[in-house]
Parts: sequence; structure tokens; C-alpha cells
Amino acid sequence: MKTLSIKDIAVQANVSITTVSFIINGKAKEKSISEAVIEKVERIIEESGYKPNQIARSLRTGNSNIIGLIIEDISNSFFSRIARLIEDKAYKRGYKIIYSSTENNVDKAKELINMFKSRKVDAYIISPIKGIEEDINMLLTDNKPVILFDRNLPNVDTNYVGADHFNASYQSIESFIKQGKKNIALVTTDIDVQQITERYDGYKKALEDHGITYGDNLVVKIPFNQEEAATISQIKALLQSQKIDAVLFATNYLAISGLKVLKQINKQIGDDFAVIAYDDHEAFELHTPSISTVQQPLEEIAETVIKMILSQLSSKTKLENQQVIIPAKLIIRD
Amino acid sequence: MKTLSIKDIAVQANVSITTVSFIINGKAKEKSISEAVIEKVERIIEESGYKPNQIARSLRTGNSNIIGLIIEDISNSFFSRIARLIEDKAYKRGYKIIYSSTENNVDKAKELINMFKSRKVDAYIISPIKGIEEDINMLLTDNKPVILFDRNLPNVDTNYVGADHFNASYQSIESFIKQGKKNIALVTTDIDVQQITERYDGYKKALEDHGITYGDNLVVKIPFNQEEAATISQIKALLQSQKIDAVLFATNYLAISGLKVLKQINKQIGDDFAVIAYDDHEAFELHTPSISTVQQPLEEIAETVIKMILSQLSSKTKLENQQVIIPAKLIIRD
DNA sequence: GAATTAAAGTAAAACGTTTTACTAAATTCA
DNA sequence: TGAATTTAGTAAAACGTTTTACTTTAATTC
Repeated sequence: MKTLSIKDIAVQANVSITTVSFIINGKAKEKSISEAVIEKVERIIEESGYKPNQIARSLRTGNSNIIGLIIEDISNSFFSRIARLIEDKAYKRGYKIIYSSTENNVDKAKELINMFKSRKVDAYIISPIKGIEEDINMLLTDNKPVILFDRNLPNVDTNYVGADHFNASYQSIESFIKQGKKNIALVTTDIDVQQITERYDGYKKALEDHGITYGDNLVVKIPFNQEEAATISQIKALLQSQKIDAVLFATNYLAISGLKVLKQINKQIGDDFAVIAYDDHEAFELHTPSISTVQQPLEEIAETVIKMILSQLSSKTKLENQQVIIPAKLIIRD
Repeated sequence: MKTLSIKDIAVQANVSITTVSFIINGKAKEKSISEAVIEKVERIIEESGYKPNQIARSLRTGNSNIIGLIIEDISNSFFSRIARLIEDKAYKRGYKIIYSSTENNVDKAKELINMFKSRKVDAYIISPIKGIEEDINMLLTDNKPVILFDRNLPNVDTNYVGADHFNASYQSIESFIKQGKKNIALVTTDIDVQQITERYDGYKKALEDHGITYGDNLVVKIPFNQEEAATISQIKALLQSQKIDAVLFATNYLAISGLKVLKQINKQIGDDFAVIAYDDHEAFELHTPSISTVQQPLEEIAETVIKMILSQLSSKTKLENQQVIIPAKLIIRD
């Protein structure tokens, strides 16, 4: 069974292709097609199950009703949750999402942008990494809406939605200090993206503001794509070699590894050892004791991103760029 | 800056569009294009950064190098992990993945299939639900490769890859019984898909084979899309109203809710109360005590799925359908 | 040195839409 | 009543490729 084309419908209805096209696209009235013809064509379309070929449509119109979503890693729950929310909201407004993970690899990210470009996606939602500034700028000169989220890129002048990582991190450390902690460690990653460096800066500033000297030996930067076993031994080394009474983990997966270490070396979280994890995870609430976290407002981020995209897509003129920074919430548990 | 087309390249190189096309598609040799021309064109393409318009290409060739992946819910870690693996493997072989979540909603699932169809994806990987048999059969008559995974659909004659849910469930119950457990409950979902009913059947059969009478009062079916709070109170009711010494949770998210209940009602997992969760989750290893789980071989499933797809795509003739059932692993922790 | 074959390349159709510019008939207007 | 306008619809170009069938020139064969 060959798939139907608009031509088949036209032939069956005894009208021109143009007429069918007008009807499909709701322009029948404006193009003064008679009620009778409209009904006939619609009936035939309905009965035959004809669906317009989106590829042909895209080729002709230059847009696709597809939004490209580029994230770090779909298997990370922060991203998969936000992807789900974004997909859902986009879907309700008639857009589809294609997503793909960069794995923090510059080449892959560039390739993804190219592939989205050659597939003519209408807009881009990107959780970026350093090194793709130029590629993003090309999209902007092409007049494609681009929204960065989670992390910003200094040399790119576009829209951004993200949480206030600096303050969330600052408050986390402050809460440690209020509990009387003195030797506060930071476990972070080595990738050089704004959202991570902000967490680092917040850590440092909070210490300084409270008269605690910052020490490099209390900060460990874990390489991004490394095996978990290596991560675990780095964290173990940190905890065993230093006197530490509190740790801020800069991502949820680092915290997971950290908790495994605690289990292994039998170190208890409690009055004299505290932990906060950046980005919530199902495991944290469940953990005994449950783990305090910095919660990003996923719903709000997703909603803001989609709204920005849609207003850009529907406006003829280039809109003013917006930078939306949403406060993150420190959830102290137990 | 207008984006470049093959025509621009042809003009610049002073050759015909055809020639450029041959070169792009590696048919230059076979079509006897001279070395000199090949080099010139390739240089121009390289310098200009020209990338073929995939939309136009798809329209002409009828395929897209895109594989559609339809899953239940991308924010569930089982699916997001497998999506990542599939994406990765497909990517390495030159295919892109578009994915979308059905949320176990028949209408959405049908719409997704239609939308993939009108976008001319080359093949489909589907974790199906009841009610879309007809739609899948239409894909098959269109001669599109379709691989079902995680769960099979009785009335659809196509390829399937999944874990041996029945035996995994059976073994879980058996392991409870060997520990001397007598009152074994099952917390499952109400969706009527094969992978879930198999888990149920395994539960029932294991009880019967070991001379334990099955009781409806020990099985609770949680509605799929319900708020977690409701789930929690259902599970709480089960645990508090019955004498129960072991529970099998049929999905990881149900187990998570279950663990929250245990925490709330202060029930300890230990010698006289055991738990097994179907599908692993980061929270389980970390939990105190850590939680035994049925682990599906994600890597193997993903690899099998991709291999099937690729062999179908590269073969001219319709291949024999394959049903691959992979054993799942019961991981007893603590 | 004419006929044949090979080499190097091209023109044009086709994929399935949307959209612009057009036509023919019917209606309104003055 | 004839011109102007409205109604109802259509032909054909365009989007950017791939691919088939073709042409022209050069090389080879006998």
C-alpha cells in the first residue's frame, strides 16, 4: 500500500491540489472555497486516513514544528525530568521535541547542532558547554531562537533560563557554618561550565564572608566522564586524608558516589558530619538519614523555556533577549 | 546569510549539481568524476561549511536516517538509561534517534506513531501499550522495521526484545520462600501490558508451586498515572492491614514509594521482613539496608535492539521475525 | 581511420507540499 | 447593460536533493 499524497486526495475529490492544500491548512474560508467542497474534501481525508508528509511540508515552508533539545545526558535524572516536562509542554502546543545528549563532548555537541540545523528545527534549547559559542552564534545569525538553560555561555548573546547557582551554593555553605561546621569540602566536576563554576564561587565566597580560609585541599574536581570506581576512590581519599565535617556535592551523581563512599568507610551523617547535594534525586529523600539538597525548580524552568521559545516563534521581529534567573531551594532534611 | 545549497557549491565549482551530488554521496568514482574535480568540490564544501539539507534529501530518498523511539516515560530511569544506550549505539552507526513518551496513553501513542510516520522515520523501536496493535500493523504493512521492547504485544507479529519477566519474578518469590517467608505481597500497576502481567504470573506460579495459597488481598494494583501520595497510602494500607513478611514491587518507582512508606511507618527491612524491587535504581544500592533487585540487562537489550534494526535496514528482503528473551538477574543485596 | 568503448560530466524529472499569480463565472453596482 | 467586483477555484513555480538517461569528447580496437 503506497502512502497517500495530497494528489490522491485531490483526484478523488475532483478538485485541484491547491484546493486540498488550502483546506488542510485552514485557509479555505479566506480563499473562498465553498462549504460543499470543504466538506467533501474533509470527508475524503478523514476516511482515507491521509496525513500530510511533513518532510515535504518542511522543505517548502522551511520550518518543521520541531524544537531541538540538546542536553548533557538524558540518563541523568535532572535532565530527563526536565526533558519530560519540556516535551510535555511543547507537545501540548503542537511542537515536537528531538533530543540528544552531548556527554559534554564538544565535537558531539557541534555535530548535534549541525544535524539539527540540517533537519531545520525551528528553535533550539541548549544546555551548552564551552567551545560551541561560535556554532550557537551561527544559529543566531540564522535568526533561529536559541534558549540556553541550566548554564550560560559568556560570549553568547541570547536567552537564558537557569537557577541561581551562586546563591544556592552560598546558602548551603552558610547553613553548614551556622551548624558550626569549620572544615567544609566541595566535591565538584572538572567541566568548565558556568553553572559549575558558580557553585564553586558560592562555596568560596561563603567561606570567606564567614572568615574561614579557603583551602584547595578541601576541593576535589572529578573528571566528567570517568568511571564511577575512580570517582569513589577520589572521594574516599578526600574524606580519609582530611578532617572534614561537611561536604557540598556539586551534582547529584557526585553525591550518589559520595554516599556510596560513606557507606563503604562507615562514616555516619549526623551531628558532626553533614552533607548537601546539588540537584535532588529520588535516592536522597529515601536515604537514612535523608539527604539535604538544593532543588532546582524544574517545572518553572521548563515553563519559562517553553514560553520564551513560543513567544520568539510567534513574533515576527527579533525580541529583546531575556535572562531569567530562578532561585533554587535549599531543602534541609532530617 | 542565506544557508548554502548544493547549487551554490555547483556554481562556485563550475560544475553541475549532479556532479556535486555524486561527490557528496561517494559515488564520484563509480560515476567517473575526475580526481581534480573531486578535490575542488570537496575543498569548496569544506571551506564553505556546506551541509546538505536533510529534509530535501529525505523527501527525495524516502528515508531519514532517523529511528523513532517510543517509550513509556523518559523520566523513568529504566527508560532514560536504555534511551541513552540506544541513542549512543545508533549515533555511532550514523543514525539519529527521536524519542517521545507515551505516558501509557493510547491516544498519545497513536499520535506519536503518526507523527513519526509523517516524518518518515526509517524504523521504530517501541515499548508498546495495548490498543495500538493496529497502528503497529500498519507500519509493518508499510514495510518499516519495528522492534518492540520491554513488553510484547500478542497480536502483533514482529520483532521483540525483552527480559524474561516471568522467571525473574518467579525466582524472586522463590528466594523469599527459601528464606522462610510465607505471606508474600505483590505491589504492581494496573496497566495491562505483558511485561507487568508476566511479573504477576511469575509471582502466582511460584506461590502455587511451593504450596502457598495465592490471595487477592496480598496483591495491590496501583493506577499508573496516580499521584504518589495516593500510591503511598495504598501501600501503607496494605502493609498495615495484613500480616506480610515479604514484598515484591513490580517496578522501581513503586518500590521507591514503598520504601517511603516503610520509613514513615518505621518498619525495618531485615530478617523478618524482606523486599525485592523489579528494575534497579540508584537509590536501592544506597539504601540502608540496600535493596535486592531484579536487574534487566540494559546494555544487552539496547545492543540487541540496535543490531536487529540495522540488519533489517540493510537487508533488501524482509527478514524472519525474531523474539529475543534475555534473562534478568536477581541481585540479592545485604 | 572508422567503429566501438570508456571517461567525464550534465539536463531534467521526481519526491509532496505551499503559495503566488492567475482565470472564469457569477454577482453587484451605477 | 456594461463595468467592476466578488466568488470559487486552479496552474505552476519553488523548496533542495537524488538519480536516470543522456551527451560529448577522448581513447582504444581492428
